[in-house]
Amino acid sequence: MRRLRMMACAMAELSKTYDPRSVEPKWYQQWLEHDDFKADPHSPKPAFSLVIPPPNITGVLTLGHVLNNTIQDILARRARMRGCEVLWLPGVDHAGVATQTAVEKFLWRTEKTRRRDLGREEFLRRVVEWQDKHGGIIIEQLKRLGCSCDWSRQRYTLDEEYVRAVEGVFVDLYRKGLIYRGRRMINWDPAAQTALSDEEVIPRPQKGSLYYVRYEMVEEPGRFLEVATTRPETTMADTALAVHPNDKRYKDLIGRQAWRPLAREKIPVIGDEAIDPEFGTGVLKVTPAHDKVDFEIGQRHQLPVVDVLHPDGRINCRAVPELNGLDRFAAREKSVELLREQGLLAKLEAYENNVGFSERSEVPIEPRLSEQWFLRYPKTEGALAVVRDHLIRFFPQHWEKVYAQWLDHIQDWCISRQIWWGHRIPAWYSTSESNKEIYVGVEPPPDPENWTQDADTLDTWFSSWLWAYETMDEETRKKFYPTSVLVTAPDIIFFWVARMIIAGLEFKPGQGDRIEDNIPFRDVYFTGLIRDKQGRKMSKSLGNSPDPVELMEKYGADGLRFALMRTAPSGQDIRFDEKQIEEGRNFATKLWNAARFRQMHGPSEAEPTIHPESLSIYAVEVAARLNETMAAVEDSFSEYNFNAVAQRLYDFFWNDYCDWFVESTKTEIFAENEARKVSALAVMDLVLSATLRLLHPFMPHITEELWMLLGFGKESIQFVRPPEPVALDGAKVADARKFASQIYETVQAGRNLRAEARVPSNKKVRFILRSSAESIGNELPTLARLLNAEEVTLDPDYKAPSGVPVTVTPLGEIFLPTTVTDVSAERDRLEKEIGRIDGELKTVRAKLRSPSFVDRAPGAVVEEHRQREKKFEEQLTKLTQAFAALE
RNA sequence: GCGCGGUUAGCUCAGUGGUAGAGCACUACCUUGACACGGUAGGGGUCACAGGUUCGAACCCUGUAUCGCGCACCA
Repeated sequence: MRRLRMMACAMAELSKTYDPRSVEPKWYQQWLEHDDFKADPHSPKPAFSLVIPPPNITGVLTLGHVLNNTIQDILARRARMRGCEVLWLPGVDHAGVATQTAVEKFLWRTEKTRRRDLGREEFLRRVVEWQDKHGGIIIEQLKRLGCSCDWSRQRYTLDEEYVRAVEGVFVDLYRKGLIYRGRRMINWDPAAQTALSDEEVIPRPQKGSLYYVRYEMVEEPGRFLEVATTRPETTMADTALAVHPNDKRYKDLIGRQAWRPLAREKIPVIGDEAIDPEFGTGVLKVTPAHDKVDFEIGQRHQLPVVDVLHPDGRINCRAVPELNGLDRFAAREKSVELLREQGLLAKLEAYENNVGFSERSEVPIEPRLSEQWFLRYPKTEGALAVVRDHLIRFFPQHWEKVYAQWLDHIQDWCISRQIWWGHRIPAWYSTSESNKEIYVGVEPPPDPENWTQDADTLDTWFSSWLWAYETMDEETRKKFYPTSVLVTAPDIIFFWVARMIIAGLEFKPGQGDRIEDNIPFRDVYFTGLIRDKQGRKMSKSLGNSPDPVELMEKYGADGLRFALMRTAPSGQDIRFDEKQIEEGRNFATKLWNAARFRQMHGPSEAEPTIHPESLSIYAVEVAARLNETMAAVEDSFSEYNFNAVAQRLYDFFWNDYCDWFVESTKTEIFAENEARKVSALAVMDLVLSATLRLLHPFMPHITEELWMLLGFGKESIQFVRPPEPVALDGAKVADARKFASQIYETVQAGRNLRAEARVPSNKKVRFILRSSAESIGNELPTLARLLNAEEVTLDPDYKAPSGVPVTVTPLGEIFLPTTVTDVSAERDRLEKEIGRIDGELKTVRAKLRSPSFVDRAPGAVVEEHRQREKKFEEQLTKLTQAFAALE
């Protein structure tokens, strides 16, 4: 379907300043009303699809989101322009722990109630209430940014069908024997009071102490074994001391007993290979309940497991009333005190070690023995292979290694969470004591009164890993799965990217059985992380994260988008600086004003007619550069080098078009010759039309506005084909371009001369160009304009009086005779210039004199050097003559 | 300990074998018929360091330093 627009304001005059705050929402509204972002699964066009990394439902937009979603929007809009049927599928994530914690905090703050006071049902009702109030904010913010998602397909990880799919996958994997329930050491978050996966634990170096505790030997009172520990508060849970079996110092003690100093009891001394004799005293206190390694040692030696911690991290040990009920960190202090009083603390030294912190609640996790559900990952080999063999391509490629490393060391995934907000585990336990059976199914058991459902929910990522296809119905999937590209930050490469690949391979949601039909995406683009000016991560607690909505109000969504893309993502981390956003806004203004200038000279042609043979040299130059720009942009896009694309467009438009083409073409615009004026305006239309289209993916609003205002089409720019290269008259292009660049170089030389001679910019002066090139005649008015000269006179036989400032240009020497400067100053200036050229010449000649260079360097390179040598020689001759004339 | 990435102008960063770049900041001049969110000109860099390969290295190789990240260890 063609999308026709009213030419509402094609002729309206452009206001003096661009106001993104009114323009941007206006167009977004229109796009929505026209269903421009809607994906049609029946379209005959080729498909291009991506799924949004679903933000947390209660989250607010961060700069990270802006970066990530701008890239996705650029890809989506570019694909639409290139004639693809585009599906950008949006949605939000219920974010189990994050959301539940937020609501719990809110309830505590406002009502001083805890979730357990409310009960499961009531608490969940409150979460939904909260979600309805705060959810969707981020969606509105994404719309403000201009994201072209198909909002009619917005999904939620707690949508009814999605929930069934998640449960279905659980049941399926359970039946395959890949999901199992077991009592194992897991990472326990005492603040959130739930188990976590290994990926949710972040090691952080912590300054603490290493305590040397003395354990008295039972059989030899007075003999002590010293043990170095960082956790004296778990002493009561020690069930053995361990040494390396070959450690000569302690070998004889293996099999004997020692007194546990807190909750005094006899514990055995055992030998185990896991002990490093070099560490501390070479003796380890084995606390199977509170350490992963200790647990394994305990297993090997059938040691009892004594748990002395409550789930919230307080000590649970009636045998030591001084510690019982204390928080683990308070208990550490207290236990040290107790040991010291008994003379059992030998010494204490400062020590730094890595402690695992909960990613969410930012408290140290506790290794804890617990009954949980686990997944043994399927298809890990396949997941490695599809990336290794580039069925899935990573950009930047080096992430392949990180990905492979994780898959190589993959551990079973603890998928159950002791929180209420999320997908409830579809497992039921018999109420009768004798029946140990577990019922697992999407439907509750047929006789529900005899069963109780597992109280836990699933890790949020256990639902996210299906996101690439469970968000699509059968029809949509047929057209749009596998998706074209995934855009995400590298910090969730394990959490999400790897697991999605595994899910795709395991559940085969694609149309065929082949691997390439079932991978979730073809390309993965990893963005950089946005940091603050000091290089720190953006975080709420540091308060260093600027509000993107404020930035959009200040600089426009387009300005923010363009600026971020121009400086940001080569896959490197990004230091955020508001100055850069200002530049984006400035570029939008430049674009606006350039369009305004064009519009002042009459209506634009939607399809400007270009006659290559009648183009001015400036037009040929700008058209040729436009062609080069388009080719470069194409290249950069294929490598996802967004910053290169943005920078290239910026340079082309600002320098090549505005600074050079428009300025030099003003001669024709303001001249009487109608034909030449029309030709010049047509070239402007050509460049503006092309530039708007090239920029549209980056700056959708302003380009749409200008597209309509200039009247380039009745159709929204979103669906207009990208510009084609300008057809130029091949034979003449090289000559025209050479001449144009000679003119430009002459202009720069003249301007420099003027500045050196300290002539104010606004003072009209006369230049004399000594040149025998006749073709210059026609270009003298343009030269004069660009030099802000009253006149530039061509005089092949000009004899300059002594002291007239002069410089050499590719077209001859240019003089500034109206300003006779001090002869000695002029001499200094020329000397400096001669010195510079002489230096250049020496460098080039040295190279050309080296036989190895001339013989072995490519011919074109050598030729280039010869040209330069010639050029410098000529310049030097002329400068020397000018210098001599001074005497 | 293993792996990955960075180190280029005062700042933020481009630049994968052939004359070191951009924007900002700085200096000077300028409100010149689109734009001061602008124009023109200018100053400023032993491309972290040391070796090597090459006619030629910011770029390729080896090593060192340093910053950041991931994994492992973490009594």
